Amino acid sequence: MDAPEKIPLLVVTGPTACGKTAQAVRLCEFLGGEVVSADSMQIYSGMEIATAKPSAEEMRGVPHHLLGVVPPSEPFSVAKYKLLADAAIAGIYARGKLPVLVGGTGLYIRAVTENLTLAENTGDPAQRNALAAQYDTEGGAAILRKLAAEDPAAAKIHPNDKKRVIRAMELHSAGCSMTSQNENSRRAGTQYHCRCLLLGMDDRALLYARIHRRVDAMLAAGLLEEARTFFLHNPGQTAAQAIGYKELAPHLRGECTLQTAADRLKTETRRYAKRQLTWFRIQCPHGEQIPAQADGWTLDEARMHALQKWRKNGCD
RNA sequence: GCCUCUGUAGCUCAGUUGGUAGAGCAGCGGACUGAAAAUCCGCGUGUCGUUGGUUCGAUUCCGACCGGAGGCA
Repeated sequence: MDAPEKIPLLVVTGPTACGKTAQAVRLCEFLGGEVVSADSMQIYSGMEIATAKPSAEEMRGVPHHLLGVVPPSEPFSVAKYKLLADAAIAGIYARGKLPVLVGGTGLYIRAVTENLTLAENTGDPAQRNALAAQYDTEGGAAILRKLAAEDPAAAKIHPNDKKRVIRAMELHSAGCSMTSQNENSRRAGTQYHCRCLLLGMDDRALLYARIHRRVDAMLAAGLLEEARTFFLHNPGQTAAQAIGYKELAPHLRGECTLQTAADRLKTETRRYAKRQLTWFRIQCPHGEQIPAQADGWTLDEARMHALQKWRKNGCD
């Protein structure tokens, strides 16, 4: 009996502004691939400038999946992403193309590469609000103490981490524990044969310089106007968490200068990149780090050909 | 030119009645299983402007000098 065939999956990831898009498009052109976006904000429609969504010109005819497929007004989650990504990857593979997972949202990438099973939805916004109120009155420490005996995974949550405490409460009230959820999610085993490329890991000064340049470019491209329009139509949605909108909001309300807001935006983008670096460094120990060139992270010819060989040999 | 204020962490500033100093922000490190561009945890990184003096000991007191701000001319 042959083992079930594993689907090859090339992953291209790294912190924001490291040049993932350009390298992924090059790879797809060279290897016959299609891009599956792994980005929690590019998944939303609109928001082109703020999320640095690749333009038609940047895509150079390479098909891209999961860009702008959800309206910003709609709640979204890793679980939904995982289903969409699996479907997109399966379709690409069926067409004889190489699926290339590209993006900076570590949790989304993990859900796919580790094939986490996140099946049934538990919890709705109203319930979440009620649990948040309970958190505020009882305090995280007291709540966690009650959960701890039956749920070692929940016991490890920090009491101040409101979001995760609420999530543990949500699971508990659904008759499930965070511990069993974690265990059940891993039972399937991965159906992918992954190879992971990491960009932007080795030169923080260069990364930060690229971030600053990109923020300036976004502002020049009309980010402020995009933010104004966004808030007009999407008050208080998840998508409003996007870096680029929430930092500009104080200026749009007349509370600070554009300069101050722009500096804040650069700072927040740097901090985001730093969190991503921590995640990838710890979570992707087997990733191939692409070394920095003078102006960015470009795959050299030798690596391109090595990847081509890998693809031709059945990705082993 | 004279007078006053001022100089402490990358930035904005506290403080030490003389025993080599601490907040916020930035920065750095970490966590992460259904909001993840989110959420949370940890860590001061310093010639206390320079140089003399007083003192057991000076970032602190005194003088000079240098830099900054204001006032009078």
